[in-house]
Amino acid sequence: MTRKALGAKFFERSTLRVARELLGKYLVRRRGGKTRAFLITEVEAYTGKDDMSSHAANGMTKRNQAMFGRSGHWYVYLIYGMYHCLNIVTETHGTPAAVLIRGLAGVSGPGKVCRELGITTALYGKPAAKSSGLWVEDRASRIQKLGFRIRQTARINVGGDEKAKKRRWRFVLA
DNA sequence: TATTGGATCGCC
DNA sequence: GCGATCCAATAG
Repeated sequence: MTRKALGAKFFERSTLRVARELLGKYLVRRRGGKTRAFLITEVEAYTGKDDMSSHAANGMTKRNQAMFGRSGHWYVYLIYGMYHCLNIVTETHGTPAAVLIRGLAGVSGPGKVCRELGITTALYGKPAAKSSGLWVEDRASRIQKLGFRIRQTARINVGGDEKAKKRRWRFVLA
């Protein structure tokens, strides 16, 4: 069975919708001749100037420019000097938005996701496609999908104003 | 040019 | 609770 990477059509939509629908999809990593697939279990949505918890809250900077770029590309950044965080860009080109991949089945936490899959800023701005070695597939069976239950909470450890902190833009597969 | 602090993790 | 450890962002 041929498996296809989800492309621009999937990611160039409302960030909240993409975030929710990423749960139950698979993050696939190919490196060193080996391919591994992980069920996505936890994500968070971030947008632009309307979202004070977002890196893009104050416009474009060197770090966040990928968030303004084409959807379906990776936004990776270094946090606390030692961990990387992986995001997939959403919305139309020019509209800053992304979904943070916070957890996978068996891998809990955004820093650990990147450590486990060997993700660094080398993937910054690269497409979610087989060509980059990191992409997303819809592998779940119909039966599995019927069993998915989604929990929605406030985002973890974010800054910004109270309004942004209160938004329940974290999605977790129960 | 200098200072600050973060979408984290693991150990105390 | 707190230190590790880097560098982008911001202030000056």
